[in-house]
Amino acid sequence: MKDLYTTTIDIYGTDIEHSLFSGQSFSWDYYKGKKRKYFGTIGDDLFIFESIENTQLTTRTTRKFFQAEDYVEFINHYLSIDIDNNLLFPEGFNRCYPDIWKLIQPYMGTKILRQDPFEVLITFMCAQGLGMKIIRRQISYLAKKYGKRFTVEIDGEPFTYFSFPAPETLADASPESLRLCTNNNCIRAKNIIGAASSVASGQLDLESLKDPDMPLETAREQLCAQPGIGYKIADCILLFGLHRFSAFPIDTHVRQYLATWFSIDGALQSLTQKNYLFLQDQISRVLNPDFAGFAGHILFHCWRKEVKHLNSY
DNA sequence: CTCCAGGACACTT
DNA sequence: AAGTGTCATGGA
Repeated sequence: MKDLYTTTIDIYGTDIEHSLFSGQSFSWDYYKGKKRKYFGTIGDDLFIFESIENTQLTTRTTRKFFQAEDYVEFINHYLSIDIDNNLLFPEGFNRCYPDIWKLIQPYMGTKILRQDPFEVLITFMCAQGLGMKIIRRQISYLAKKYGKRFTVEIDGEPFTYFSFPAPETLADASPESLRLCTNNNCIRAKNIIGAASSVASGQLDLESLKDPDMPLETAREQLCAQPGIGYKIADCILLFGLHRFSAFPIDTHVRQYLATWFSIDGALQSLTQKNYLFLQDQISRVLNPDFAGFAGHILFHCWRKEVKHLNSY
């Protein structure tokens, strides 16, 4: 049994009490309300976010940090604490859209996680045309079947978790076997194997796509070269896995708020590639282009919860 | 039995 | 190049 490294991190300056973490869609409010802890894997390590008192986040992890400062730096980066949420929306947004501004206030502390690129790549390939519940189930199955199994002791009780599978592992999987994890969809299974093979072979170098000097469009084209990845999924990978906070994914929900909140003409028309790029251009005139995707995610969660009354978890 | 769920793609104009 | 129909699958 491994021991858990426990520490408390100062997260002063971040409204983390009202945070919604996405990709893995974590809401501290949700867990706090049910008196549950947030369990998340990062690589082979388990992280537990236990409590928040004032500005102190108490976490436990299986990862061994040689110095406490390293731990703080790691968590801060993962939670994108360095991003000042007050700068996400452009100056004057509150005056142009007072109603929206008021509605999104409880969501202004939302942080986008800097997650592992490969994990995000596969996760969003599973998201095509399915509901959140099934999406999350797929990821859970993938980890259980192809990830590494770990058991640690938490408060005297054994706790088992699975890491997200490595590219090589998924690349070697058979479609017939993998489809059991992809909602029985064989095409999706093949696409995932193909993407994993590209990453494993080095043909698709995810790390290189993080480079801010590489134009966003160039990075997107490289992702879209993979069968099963279109503009929307590529933008999600860029935003959540490659830390490109300017990437603005447009799905059915985003289209709805683009039309309703921002009166963008064409948002309700069919989402062709041309229209997709048009809508991105339109919203970039409203939001801060450098953080369009980050801000968009706040709008996204607010729309789903406050307007559509959907549960994201 | 329909319709939907955080799209992608092949196939016509 | 741009628009339109098809695909795939479990769950509500």
